[in-house]
Amino acid sequence: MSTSGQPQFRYTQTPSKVLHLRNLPWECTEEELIELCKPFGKIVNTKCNVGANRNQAFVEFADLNQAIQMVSYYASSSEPAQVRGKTVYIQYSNRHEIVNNKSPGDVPGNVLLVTIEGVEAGDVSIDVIHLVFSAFGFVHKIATFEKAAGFQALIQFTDAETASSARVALDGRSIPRYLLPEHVGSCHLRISYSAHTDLNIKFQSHRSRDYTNPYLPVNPTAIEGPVQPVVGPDGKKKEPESNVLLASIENMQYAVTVDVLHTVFSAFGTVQKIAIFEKNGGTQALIQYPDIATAAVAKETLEGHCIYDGGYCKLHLSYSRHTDLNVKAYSEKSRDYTIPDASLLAGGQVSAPTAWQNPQAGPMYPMNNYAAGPTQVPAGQVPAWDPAVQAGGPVYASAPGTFPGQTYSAPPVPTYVTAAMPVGSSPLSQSSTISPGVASMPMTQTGIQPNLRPGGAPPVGQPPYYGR
DNA sequence: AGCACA
Repeated sequence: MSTSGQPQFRYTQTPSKVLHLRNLPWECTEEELIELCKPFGKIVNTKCNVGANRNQAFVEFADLNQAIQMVSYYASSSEPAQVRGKTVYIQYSNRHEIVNNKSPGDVPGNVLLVTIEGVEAGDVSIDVIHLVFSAFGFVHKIATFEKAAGFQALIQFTDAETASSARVALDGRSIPRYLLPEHVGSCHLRISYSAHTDLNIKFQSHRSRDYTNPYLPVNPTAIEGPVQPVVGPDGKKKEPESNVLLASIENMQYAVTVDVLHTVFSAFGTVQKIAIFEKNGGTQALIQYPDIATAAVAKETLEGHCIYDGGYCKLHLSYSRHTDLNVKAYSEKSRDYTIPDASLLAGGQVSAPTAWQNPQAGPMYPMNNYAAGPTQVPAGQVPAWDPAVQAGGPVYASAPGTFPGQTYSAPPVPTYVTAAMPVGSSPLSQSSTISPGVASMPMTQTGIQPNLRPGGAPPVGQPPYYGR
């Protein structure tokens, strides 16, 4: 029902020091907004790129009279308010202050987040980006990456002022055609501020540059430039080999933790880093080895095999484009085993040591996810084919407080695997289930009560019900 | 061209 007899445009009736602007170009920046409004008074807050079309904005003056001045001026002016040639319509807002201004990308900083629309990563070289943005000041660092939003670049300037000048000048503009491959159509730049202040560039490569450090090593796998598909002898495209494997985990009925993956992939050599993440509704993991050879063996051996019996947690492996993962040293979803343990233990930030360091340690996993086993190592946490765990004895042979392969020069294969698996034998060749060194583990027979068990300890070899 | 955010 009609709530009042007011006309439809009642918003225009009540002056407010907040003005509502519409029909703005979607590229309109805060700076342009301020340019338009500041002749009328002091602006204390703005909010731009509002609405589904990002073509509305709010401006808050310090004083109500200043807002009235602006509205009155344009009400009687023969020249309408304009931004980038578009007529801007100005009214009093129905609110009297701007709240929650500034999405993170609007908070000025010295690092810009640039989204290059309508292109693929290979279309715009980092040199072109550098060229374009260097026009505004010294570009310290550039990192490029592909996300759901498209091809993006982080560009680090000396200060927020320089970054801002680049943003004002380039946001919504296009990279000149002559700098782009012919097949590229439009390529608009969408620019916001990054929350970063100093990018962590590890290598000079086709994806990232540090112009402040010419001696930074060149990433050997990245030097070749934009992903050139390697063509195998059969003429088919082959993904370039890498020391980092990308594992997609299919049919993941059970928890696959960092520890589980570490155990599985350590059978082939030192695992340096692990990261687990969700992608396209599935679970994937990146596993980093020191070298390609180790990764290759792991990939060949594990491909298509299952972590757990019964076809659960089937692994599909490919080479990642990464060569060095940047992961949190110790988190639910990632682990960096190359961090010296001293920092881990001394730091006090880490809630618990890993299981193999101290099997007697208290609960270290979210116990709501796991049925506690008879030992302090939760059943299912370490895949049950690990004979040492089954035996209930000391689980790992690593020296206390050291990480395998890190502080001592033992063979790259963890002891428990070496002992169980004859060198040269392929651990998984006999079975579709990963069970190195145990030809036929007494695992649950396929198809028997895999997981839907209310209560009770899981059968040996069976991970606990996930999601209880 | 018509009022944000969470």
